[in-house]
Amino acid sequence: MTDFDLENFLPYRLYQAAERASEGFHRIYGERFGLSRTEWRVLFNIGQYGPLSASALSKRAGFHKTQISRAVVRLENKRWVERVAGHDDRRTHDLTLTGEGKRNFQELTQLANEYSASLLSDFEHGDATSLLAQLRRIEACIAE
Amino acid sequence: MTDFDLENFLPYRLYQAAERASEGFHRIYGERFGLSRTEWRVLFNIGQYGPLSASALSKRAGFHKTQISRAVVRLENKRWVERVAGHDDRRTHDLTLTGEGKRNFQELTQLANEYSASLLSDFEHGDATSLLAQLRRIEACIAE
DNA sequence: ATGTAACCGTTGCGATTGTAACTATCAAGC
DNA sequence: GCTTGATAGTTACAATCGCAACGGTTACAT
Repeated sequence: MTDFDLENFLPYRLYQAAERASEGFHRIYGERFGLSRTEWRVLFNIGQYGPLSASALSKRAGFHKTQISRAVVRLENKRWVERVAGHDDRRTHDLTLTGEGKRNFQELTQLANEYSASLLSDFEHGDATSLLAQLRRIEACIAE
Repeated sequence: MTDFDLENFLPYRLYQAAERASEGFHRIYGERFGLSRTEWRVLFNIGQYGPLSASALSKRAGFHKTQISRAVVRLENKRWVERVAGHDDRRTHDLTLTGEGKRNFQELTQLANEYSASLLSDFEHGDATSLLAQLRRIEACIAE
C-alpha cells in the first residue's frame, strides 16, 4: 500500500492553481474584451514579443500551431492583429498588433498587473519572485 | 506605457508549468493505461476520496458535472469504476473503484510519486512543501 | 397530499481542441 | 533548372468541452 496524497501531487496542484488563476483572470477580461483564454495568450505573446511568426510563437510558448492559426484569425477579424507576409520567407507571416490591438493590450496589461498583485497581495516580494523561479525550474525539468 | 512581463505574470506562468507537468505525466500513464487527463483526474479523486457522489467530487475538485458524468461513463466501460445508486438519496450515485480499478490506481499512484519526485529532485524538502503551500494560498485567494 | 422550488446527473448542441493530411514555399544536391 | 526533403501555416475530421435544457428525485410549505 503506497501512501499517496493527491492534494500534494505537484501536477494536480499546479493544474488546480492554474485553472483557478486563469478562470479568475478570465472573469476580468472575458466579458469586457470578448476574448477566450487562448486568444488572450496569443495576443499577449504578440504584444510582448511581436512582430513574430506563428512558428516562433509556437516554439516560444509551446502552443500548438492550429491553436495559434485559429486564434490569429479571430484576432484579425477583430482588427487587433495584422499578418504581414514575411519577405525573406513567404511561408511565414509576421504577426503584429494594430493600433487598436496595442491600445487593448495596454489596458489588458494593466488589468493583468492588478490581478497579479491581488493574487500575491499577502506574499512578501521575495516569496513571489521565488515562487515564479520555482515554477520555471519545474518547467525546465520537463523535456519537450 | 506600463511595464509588463508576461513571463512573470502568475496566471500565465502557472498555466505553463501546469501544462508541462500534466503533459509530462500523461506521457507516462497515457499509453500504458489508455487514460485521458480528465479521466486520470476523476479516477484519482475517486480512488483517494471515494466512495463519493458526482456532485461531491465536483465540489471538491471544481470539475464540471458533465466532465465528471462523461469520464465516469468511460471509466465504467473499462470496469474500473462502479456506480451504486445512493439509498439515502436516489438522485445520487456513489462512485467507487472496482478491484481492477484499485489495482490500476495503486500502480498509478506509484508512477505519480516517482514523477513528483523527479520533478522536485533538485528541490530541498522544505522548498517543495513551501511551493505546494504557496500554490494552495493562491487558490484560496480566488472566489469560486 | 399537493404544489413549488431546489437539486442530481444525463444529454443535445454549438464551439473548441489536437491529429493528420494538405498546399505552398524554401533549401540543398546534382 | 529540377528533384527531393523539410518547413510554415491552413483545413478536414473526430473527440471533447461547457452551456443550457431535460427527466427524475427530494425538501418544504401549504
